[in-house]
Amino acid sequence: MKLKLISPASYRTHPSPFESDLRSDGKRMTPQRKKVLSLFEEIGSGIHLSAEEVHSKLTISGEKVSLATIYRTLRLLVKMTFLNELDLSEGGNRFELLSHDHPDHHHLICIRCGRTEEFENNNVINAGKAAAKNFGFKLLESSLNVRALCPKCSNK
Amino acid sequence: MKLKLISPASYRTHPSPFESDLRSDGKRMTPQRKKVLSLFEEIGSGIHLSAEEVHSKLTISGEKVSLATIYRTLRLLVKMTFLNELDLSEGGNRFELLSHDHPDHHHLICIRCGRTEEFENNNVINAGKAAAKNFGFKLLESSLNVRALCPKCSNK
DNA sequence: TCCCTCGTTGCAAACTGTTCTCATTACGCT
DNA sequence: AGCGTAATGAGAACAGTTTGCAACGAGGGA
Repeated sequence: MKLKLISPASYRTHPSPFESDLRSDGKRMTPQRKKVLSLFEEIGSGIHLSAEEVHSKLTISGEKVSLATIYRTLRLLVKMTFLNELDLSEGGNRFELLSHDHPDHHHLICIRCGRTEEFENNNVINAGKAAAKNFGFKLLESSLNVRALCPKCSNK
Repeated sequence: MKLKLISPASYRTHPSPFESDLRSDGKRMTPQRKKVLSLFEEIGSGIHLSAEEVHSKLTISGEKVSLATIYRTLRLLVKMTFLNELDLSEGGNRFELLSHDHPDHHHLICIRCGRTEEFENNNVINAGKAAAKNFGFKLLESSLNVRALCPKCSNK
C-alpha cells in the first residue's frame, strides 16, 4: 500500500512548533501526523471532531490513515497541548485545536438532541483559576458543561 | 435463585420521596433499587462512584445485584434527579447523591493521578444560567471540570 | 547518497464500559 | 390470593478505544 507522501522539504522549510516539539522528544514527523494536524488547522479552532470524524474526513479527501493511528495521534497531540480534549458525555470524546491565546470556551448541551452551543465567560475561567490556586493545583484548562434542554426539545 | 427480601412494611412506613416518585410514574420499588439508593445515602454526597464501584461495593457487603440492573438503576436515579452524573473523562462516568438544596458543585481533577477536589462558586452557576437564557435553553445542571495537575504530580 | 536503527503504522484481535435480549421473577393493584 | 406487567439476572451484543505484532519508513550517521 502506497502512501501519498508529503515531500520532506515542504515541512522542513517551515518547522512547525509541533515538529520541533516532536523532534526534541525523539519522536518523528510522519505524513499521518501531519495530515491529522493539518485537518484541525484547516477546520480552525472551536470545532470539535471525534476520532471517527477525523478518520472519515481524511478518508473522504483520499487520505488513508488507519483509525488506530488517528487515536494514537490524537492522544499525542493532546499530550503535547496542540489539541484540546472535550468530554461531552454521550457520543464519545471530541477534540479541537487548542488556541493558547484564547480563553477556554464552554458548552451548552441539549441532553435530548445533542445540540451544542458555545459561549465564553471570564467568571468561569476565574473560578477555575481560584479553585486551582486554592488547592495548590496547576491549572491546565477548564470546561463548563451546561446540561440543558434546547427550545425545540423542551416543548415536548 | 432466591432474593433476600426487604420486608414491605419497612419501607411502606417511611415512603421516601424516591418511592412516591416511582409509584406516581407506574414504576415499582424493588429491593435492588433500594439497595443502590441506600448505598449512596450511606456514603453521603460529594463522593462519586462508578457503576462498577457500586456493583462491587454491593457485592462485598453480600448484596447480589446484577451489573445490568445497576446500570438501569443509575440511569433511572439520574433521570429522577436523585443522583447526579459526572463526566470525568477517563474511567467511565461517576455518580453522586444530588442534594437539591445545594448549588451545583464543580470539580478540580488531576489529569495524572485522578485526584478530585470539589468546590463551589456562584459565578459559575450564574454563567450557566446566563448562557442558557441567552440561547433559549432550559437549564438542568451545570458542571465545571477543571483539568489540572495536583501538587504531587506537577513536581515530576 | 545509501544504510541502519528504532519509532511508527496498519491490521486485527482484545478490552472496556454500557446497553440489549429474553426467559423468569415478583411488585402491587384488586 | 390472582394477575398483569414492570423489573431482574445472565450473558450476548455493541461501540469506542487500545494493544500486539510484523512490516514499514523517517532521518541521523557513514
